[in-house]
Amino acid sequence: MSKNLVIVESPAKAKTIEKFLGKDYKVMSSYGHIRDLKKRNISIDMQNLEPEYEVPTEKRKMVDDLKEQAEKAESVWLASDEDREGEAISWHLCEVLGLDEDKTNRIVFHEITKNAILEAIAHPRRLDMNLVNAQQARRVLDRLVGFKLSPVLWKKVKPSLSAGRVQSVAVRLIVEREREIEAFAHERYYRLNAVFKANDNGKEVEMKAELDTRFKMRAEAQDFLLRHEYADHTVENLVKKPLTRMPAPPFTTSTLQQEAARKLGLTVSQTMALAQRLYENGFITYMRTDSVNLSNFCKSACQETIKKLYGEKYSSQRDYKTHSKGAQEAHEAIRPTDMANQSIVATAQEKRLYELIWKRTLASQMANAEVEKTTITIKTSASSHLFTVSGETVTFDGFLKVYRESTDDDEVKGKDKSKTLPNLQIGDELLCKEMTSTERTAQPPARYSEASLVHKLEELGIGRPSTYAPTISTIQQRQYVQKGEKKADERSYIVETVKNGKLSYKTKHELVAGDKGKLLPTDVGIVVNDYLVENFPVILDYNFTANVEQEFDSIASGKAKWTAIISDFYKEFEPMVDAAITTHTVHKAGERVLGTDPASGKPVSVKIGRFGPVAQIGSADDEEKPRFAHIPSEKNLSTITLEETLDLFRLPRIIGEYEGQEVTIGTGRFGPYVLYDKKFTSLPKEFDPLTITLEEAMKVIEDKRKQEEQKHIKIFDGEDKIEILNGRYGPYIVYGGKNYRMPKNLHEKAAELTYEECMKIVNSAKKK
DNA sequence: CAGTGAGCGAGCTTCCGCTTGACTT
Repeated sequence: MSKNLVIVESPAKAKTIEKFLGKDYKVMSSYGHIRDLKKRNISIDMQNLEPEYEVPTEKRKMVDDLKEQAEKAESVWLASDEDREGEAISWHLCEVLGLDEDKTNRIVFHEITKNAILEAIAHPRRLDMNLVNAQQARRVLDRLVGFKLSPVLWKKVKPSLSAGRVQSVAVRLIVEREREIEAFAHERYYRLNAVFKANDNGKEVEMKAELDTRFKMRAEAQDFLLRHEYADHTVENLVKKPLTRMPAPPFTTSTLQQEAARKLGLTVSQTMALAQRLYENGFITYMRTDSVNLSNFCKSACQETIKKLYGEKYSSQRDYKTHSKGAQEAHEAIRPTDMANQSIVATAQEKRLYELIWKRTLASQMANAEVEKTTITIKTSASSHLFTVSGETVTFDGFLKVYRESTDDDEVKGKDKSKTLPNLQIGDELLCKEMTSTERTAQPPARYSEASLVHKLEELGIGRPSTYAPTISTIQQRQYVQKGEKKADERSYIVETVKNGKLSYKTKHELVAGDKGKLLPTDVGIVVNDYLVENFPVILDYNFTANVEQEFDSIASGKAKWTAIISDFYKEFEPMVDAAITTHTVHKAGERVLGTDPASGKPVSVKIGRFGPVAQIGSADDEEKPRFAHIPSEKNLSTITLEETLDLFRLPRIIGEYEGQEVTIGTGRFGPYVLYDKKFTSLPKEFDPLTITLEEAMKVIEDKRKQEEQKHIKIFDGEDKIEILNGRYGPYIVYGGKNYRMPKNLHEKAAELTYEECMKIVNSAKKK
């Protein structure tokens, strides 16, 4: 039996540490928090500010195991992370396992190396109750905000909605960005470029320069072109400036999510799932971290690798400091556990993510890149305007040999960056080959992607590495925001050219503002946000988290009592909730009356209904029931017109008869459908339910019939009925109401399978 | 899984931050 029990948060960490400590130590894991506020109800006694904690059922067995081992051990070492949450985990462990707080050892380390662990064991301390209380304040505040605001939404907007300190601000960012884009003035301007011929060491080369001024009017630009083509153009100035580029710091959770999105096209949660696998297999350090710090062990491994691969002069050991608000730095940065592994044996995606981490880590310890930037200024005899052209040449690549950080608008910028300019002298005469004016439109700010939203939240100090991915999922699950399908608009623009004294123009086309995969607010999201911002401005303030974090800090440093902070907050918060609940507005949040229905003379209105945005003719207190129609997601609750709304009531409609049966067109939960012979078929996107003809509808039905016929490959009827069906992913087996995957190599021969062969597949799947 | 939405009223929903499994055609 082991004399010592060490408890850490993560099982993967426990395994590693046990190796370092030898047989006198048993290392177990708490799997994060072991106790939380009771799931239902607020579970905070507001009189005495007493939280009601419980061990959730799914953790009982694990906690019992811990308790058993703790009772057997001579001493227990609490080694949860060194931050607010970690300290609280240790305290809950004391409480639940019945440990004496004054005698139990609390140890911390920031890197998982033998030295760091032994050092920690040599310097145990006691629990820091101030830090624990700061966590209790955080937990209680979040529960109060979440469990008081959500029910207000159930009443005023729609059941099952949610609000919280983090998610509601995330939604606000997206709603406000969309408004900025709507309100953006797409101002036109004209950009002027000239193509000059120059003599580069006896060779004639061309060089494109841009004018230092942009014109608002096309006529101004035309006038400029005509007056300047034949002017004298001379190199006025030529400046060479050395620039230094520095590598980006090692990955944190947030920067990993952003780079993996830009470079590998992964969603935030895909990145985290892959990183988790890499961590569990021992390839990388912990993936939920806000620290940019690397252990000395890693830094010297980097030096060794860099010297071996690229030579001494590429190496430059450095330390990074975090700039993000509220960082707690309980772990290292995300890095490979062994820099000698340039690549690993794993799935293709895991490999790509690993290599990204390896490169970023290595680059962070490499020399700066040296760049020479040349700017040439060209004057003209026809006016005082100047043309400029600049180019960059890399004189020493340094870390760029390994890694270059990408930016959100990489496709747009960056193509001209590394161009080399001709060798010119001040005073050189240049000949103008042609001059163009290109029509441009000012670009609105970009919509948020998952990753850029994480970046913004981190900047505001809202949310933690462990919650970025879940928060992004929550606001999509609640249908406050949606991944956009806004197609790129095609826009035409004019390029006007003067050549040999003659003006000519071409109309060109480009695709703009294609926002596939970007986050767009839904009607529900907009209504909920506007309601919360109006009624709970304090909570929705972008600085709310930063402000309360300061209070938590004062609790952690012993300068304030957590119960006093929370009761002060509640004194301000409770009246806001009461006011919102008791204000009896006749309308629900976001409701709009659009006008009168000409047919019935009744009012037409739109609102968020129980199942989403809905249009209504008539009111609830009429004798007759009001009529309802679902508003499709392409229409906005805030902008839909009376005419568009009345159109929604033209469904369902009977469009004719086919083989003696009625054909009905309607729209339901899953969009427009055609109903025939008691069967529903979804209408493909190209059809408008209001204009579809009987012939078109019948073709849709016939297509569905054909598909149905192909669906059944084989049926073994009888007591143990087995079906082989054709699905989206190829053939599969249905048996006893369950689906079973068919091995790929059998797909071709699916129709020839025997009953016994099918049972074999079913049984082998069951064993697993 | 598809014509949902009155009113009546019971009973349900919900937060953030720490951790992984158990699920999958």
